[in-house]
Amino acid sequence: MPTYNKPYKPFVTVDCVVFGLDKSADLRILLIKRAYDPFKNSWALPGGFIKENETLENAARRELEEETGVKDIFIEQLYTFGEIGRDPRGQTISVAYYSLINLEKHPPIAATDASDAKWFKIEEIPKLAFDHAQIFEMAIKRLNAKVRYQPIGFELLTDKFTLTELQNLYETILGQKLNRRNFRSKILKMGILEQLDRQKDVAHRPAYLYKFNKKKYVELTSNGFEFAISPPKDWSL
Amino acid sequence: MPTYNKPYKPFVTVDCVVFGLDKSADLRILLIKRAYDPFKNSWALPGGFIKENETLENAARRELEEETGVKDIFIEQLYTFGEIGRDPRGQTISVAYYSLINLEKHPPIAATDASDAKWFKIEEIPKLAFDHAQIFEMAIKRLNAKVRYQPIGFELLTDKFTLTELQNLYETILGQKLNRRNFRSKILKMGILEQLDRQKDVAHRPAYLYKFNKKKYVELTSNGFEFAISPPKDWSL
DNA sequence: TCAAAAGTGTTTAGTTTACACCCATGC
DNA sequence: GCATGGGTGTAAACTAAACACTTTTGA
Repeated sequence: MPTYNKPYKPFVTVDCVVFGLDKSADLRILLIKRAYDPFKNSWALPGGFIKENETLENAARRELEEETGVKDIFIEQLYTFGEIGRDPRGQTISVAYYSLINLEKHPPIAATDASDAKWFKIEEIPKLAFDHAQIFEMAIKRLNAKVRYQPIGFELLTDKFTLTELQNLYETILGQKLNRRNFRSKILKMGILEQLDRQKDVAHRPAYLYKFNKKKYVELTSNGFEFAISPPKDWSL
Repeated sequence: MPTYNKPYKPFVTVDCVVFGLDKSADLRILLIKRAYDPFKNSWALPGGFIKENETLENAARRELEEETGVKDIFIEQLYTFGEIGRDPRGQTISVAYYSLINLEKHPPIAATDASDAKWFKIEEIPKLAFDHAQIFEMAIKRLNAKVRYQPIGFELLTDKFTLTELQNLYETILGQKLNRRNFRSKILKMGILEQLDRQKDVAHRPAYLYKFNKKKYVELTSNGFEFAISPPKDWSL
């Protein structure tokens, strides 16, 4: 006799850890204030129950848009959480996604499900609902590891950026100062950046703007090139 | 009004991709022959529905033991699959785990749920039930990436092993021949192996046996050491 | 004595690191 | 003209790569 005749079903939710970078190169995360119990008025990751005939990724994108207005972004699965007791409503599996967006391009607006949505500096995150603090921890660890081996950092910047902006981004995510000359020569030698015109109207020597050449990156990668920004010992100060 | 009043619930299953290494350093994977519909008599990854008040990892361990007799092993979450239509019984989320075990120590025995369990060479995998082929693809990719940066390969070997066995393991997983002298000096220089006595009763010069010194590894890691077996260009032949 | 695998050292090439001064612009 | 961030080259230290012969054992 099949043991799966009437299988038990838990709840299934998705949660999104959305990272953004503000003008002063601070890393931020998008949180919503819960409108309903449980954890009413607590801050939480955007997310919610999946619907019938909805894929996990679609559910993540839908919840994110419903709760924060953010859409059309890079997202990637992070991990699935299923500890007993993590949700007071009953056994709940949560599939977490993380996402990197350019904060300027996506000002969040509080929408129907949530009473409020806000970008928090990662050093100033309030107490979170459910086990969302744990999910966040995992996301930041993953971001840190991933940024070294894949050029996902570019998602956080505007289309055109200066090398200093790029360096600030890496310093923020890696939590570590990098040497300017070494950073520049390393990243330029890769040949995945395209130089554009210079900055305008700045009160100092204008920097060249660059854009990420994705096509070139894909091409190089298929020829064995491996992206790596890894301060092996310390590129310190 | 809460939108999560009566949330929809999909099925939730776990599936396990279990890798093992046989005497001749072939990489193998543990499959079961399904005893019931759907996909009755097809080969599939060991797995099944989670139970009430069971964590995901516990479900994976339980199903694996029930179906194959394999237990007490290293397992790690791989990815969660939720495409629509991946299971004919209805919408089903599957949380996949992968696992590395020493094949000698764990001869699989077919247990209650499955009619049969068998180790397949990874080049000779039959057509699999559900989307298990896709799950397997993901697992092998992950294994390949992971083995370069974490010393998980040791899970596949017996407690004592020769450097040649270790090298064969890496060559198998990386799908690439490595230079013997460079491999040896690199791995020994790390200082995470402990030299033991020599092999006995072999018809050639007996090799030293080594064991992995996990304590030392943890200690070194916390001091910034990073394990890496990465043939940067080619350590070929 | 033969077959089979173990073991080893050095040179070369490439990469990473560390480091300090001049440049272009707006105010 | 001064404050601000942009831009650059090189030498030294390290790491990776390539390479071939001798050793030990059982049969």
